[in-house]
Amino acid sequence: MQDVFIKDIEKYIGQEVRLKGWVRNIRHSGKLLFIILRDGTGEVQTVAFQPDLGEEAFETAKHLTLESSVIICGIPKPHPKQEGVFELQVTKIEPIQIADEYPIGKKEHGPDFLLSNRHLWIRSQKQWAVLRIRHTVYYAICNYLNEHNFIRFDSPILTPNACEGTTTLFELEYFDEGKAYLSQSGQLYLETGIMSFGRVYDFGPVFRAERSKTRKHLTEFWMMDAEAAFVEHEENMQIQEELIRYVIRTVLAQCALELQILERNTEALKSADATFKRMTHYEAVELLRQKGSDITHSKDLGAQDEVLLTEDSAVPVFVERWPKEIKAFYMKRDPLNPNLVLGDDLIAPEGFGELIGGSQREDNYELLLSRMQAEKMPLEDYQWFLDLRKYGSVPHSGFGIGLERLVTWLSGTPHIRETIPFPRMIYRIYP
RNA sequence: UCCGGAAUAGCUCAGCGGUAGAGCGGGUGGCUGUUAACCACUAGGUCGGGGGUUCGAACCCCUCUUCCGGAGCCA
Repeated sequence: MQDVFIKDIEKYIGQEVRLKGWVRNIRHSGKLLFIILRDGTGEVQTVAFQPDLGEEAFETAKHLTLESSVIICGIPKPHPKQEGVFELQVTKIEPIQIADEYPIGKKEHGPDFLLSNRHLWIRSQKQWAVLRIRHTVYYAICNYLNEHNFIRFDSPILTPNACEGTTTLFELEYFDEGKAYLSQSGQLYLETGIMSFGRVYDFGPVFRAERSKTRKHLTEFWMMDAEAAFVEHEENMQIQEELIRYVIRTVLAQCALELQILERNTEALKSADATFKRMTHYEAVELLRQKGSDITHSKDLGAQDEVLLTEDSAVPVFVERWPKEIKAFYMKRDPLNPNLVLGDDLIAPEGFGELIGGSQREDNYELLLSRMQAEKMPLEDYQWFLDLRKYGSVPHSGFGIGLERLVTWLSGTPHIRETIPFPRMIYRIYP
């Protein structure tokens, strides 16, 4: 008898097969027993009839509990009531382990309880769907970059100092070398890579010890940083746009079932795959003030501003050319206006907020040095970074994507904590 | 860190000054097509901790703890 995955079951109509999985739900009605079985690839209703199974086996099967592991043999056939759906006519049920009373019931639960049971919650249908979309987004990003001459160049997680001095870092003792920190971005290291490979990216966990407590923040999240030599501001935004649109198309093509389970509005996603809007920070502020925001030209966008800015837009919006005071030291000065830098933020529509932060980098040694001095950065820790401007400096640009932010938007998940297997937040480290 | 809110059965919640409740989940029984199945019976509680007001507190007040939502910061 052949072992098959549930997703392939319709290829075996009328032929006895063996499924291995877990009991999602169980019901019985006299001599009939319905077990909803899931195996990681999908789920299927199995139907057992007492005379087919024998009285003893039937009684045993009736006492299977939610999430018990089980091997079920049977014959796939069309569902008598549902068009295009298949079920399994059971010939044999072999329990592997009878599960204890399962904590996650069939009615709704609160977030605290679910997060405390995250190790079990991931079995639920919606969590399964979100995490499969995460998998698809991850590979889509890598595929795009691999096909566009980017080389994977992993940056270190243990670092001697901050990449951007403003945010809080997780600190630890590093033998006799003093303090070390968990990386909050691999970007500066990536800039070394482009001088060897031209285009590079990294993809891994980064850490922010900010006491952020919103639906958009995790203390540990996965970030893809890309960096490219000889790419200037305009081309940088083109790459970001192409990449995001490629990811949208891939998710729509490969995750139809997952999006359906999550009740994601796929029309909104389809219409986001069109030319992105662009505006300068100055233009964005003008527009926002018309809409009633109290933002000024020297301020960063607030959460409400990001919503206002995209409320009439089906596509993501680039905000570019920012005041240098509110952006990082490494961003290149705008040749048209020395008070601005060539940075861009990409804001997703539907109120989801920032997806990408990118910029052309300052490639002039003197300008970079003076900017670092102005920010009172410890220059001795950054000699290697400054060296890049002394040995064959070139114009270059890069950007970073928060994987979970992107997955949150694409999947339509209300909170970022569901888009990573084990979320780390300021009040939660278990499980 | 700041501003709101919540904590009652394993879970989700109702009860808001006078004997602690429901649905789900568990157990037992019934039913040959169920779809978060249904029906009957059944077990299950120091009402988050501490203090106070009151004849009487799950309920009112103070305090602590834990969590949730939002802001700022950012991806």
